[in-house]
Amino acid sequence: MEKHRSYCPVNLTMEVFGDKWSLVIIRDIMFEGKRYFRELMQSEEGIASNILTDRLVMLEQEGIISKADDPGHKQKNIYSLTLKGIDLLPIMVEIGNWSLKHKPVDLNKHKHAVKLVKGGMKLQGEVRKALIKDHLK
Amino acid sequence: MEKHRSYCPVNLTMEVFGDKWSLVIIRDIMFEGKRYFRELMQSEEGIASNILTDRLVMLEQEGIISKADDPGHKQKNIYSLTLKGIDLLPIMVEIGNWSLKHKPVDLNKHKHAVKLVKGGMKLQGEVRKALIKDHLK
DNA sequence: GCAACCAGTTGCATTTCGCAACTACTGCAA
DNA sequence: TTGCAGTAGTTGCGAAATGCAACTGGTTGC
Repeated sequence: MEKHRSYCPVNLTMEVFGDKWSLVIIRDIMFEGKRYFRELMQSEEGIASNILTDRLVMLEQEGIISKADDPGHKQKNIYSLTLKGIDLLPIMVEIGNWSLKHKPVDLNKHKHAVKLVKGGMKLQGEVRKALIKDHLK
Repeated sequence: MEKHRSYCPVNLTMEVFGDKWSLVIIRDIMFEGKRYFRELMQSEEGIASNILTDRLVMLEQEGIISKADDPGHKQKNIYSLTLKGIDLLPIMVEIGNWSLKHKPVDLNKHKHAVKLVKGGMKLQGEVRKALIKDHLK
């Protein structure tokens, strides 16, 4: 059996993110600072726990996030972005850009998205640095 | 019933493109110059005709593509990108960028993707101009 | 000890997806 | 005018994904 439908960049990306939840989870880890299962459960959109479990497993297998024990709480897991995950930042920014232009975004609720889109490469670089600091080892 | 799960830019975008095919179809229209149903059927990944129909209807309702009669053939439809669709170009480029770095892209088959990613803003601007010329009105 | 919290798991109904076959119409050539 | 290839889909149905609610087994704090 074949591993991929094709080896086109767009297709390979959609094989990973071609569902309604994966990128929303990445958003919460990347921009909302969420690092625990329970935090991710409280997404604005209301994800179900089994779907969240599935996606976290998939994203970890893809090497986009990593999972570690919380030293202060045996049962808690900390989810972090890998470099591969952090590298999704430019895609997120362009999605924000497109969405702000063409979709009915709630500007009051998502001021940080507006800021990031308007902030240009300089702000994006700063955000990237902060993510590397918080998520990589 | 609510129209959207939330009015976050990422979520609004995933409500449209959160499936395995929509962006692959856009890719074929945008980069492969495909404009007819039959051409789109021959995607490398092998889309089924009913899925293609569904997605084309959805993308048209979303205002991302438009559908027009072929003047030379009563039964043929020409699919074009709208400005909203053309504005997906930066997202495509960033997806290419990420994929080239982190996924097993077939570099020989997708040289034009490499070129577009390496070409920077200048080439992207040229491609955008060409798309506007070919697809709008 | 015990209630609240933690990360899931399970079962089941609903929805979506995907494949193969089929339809209805058009243009072309004999 | 008749057949045939080409056009954009539609239909039926089994498989997979999704969503909801309840449940599990362990941990932490009081």
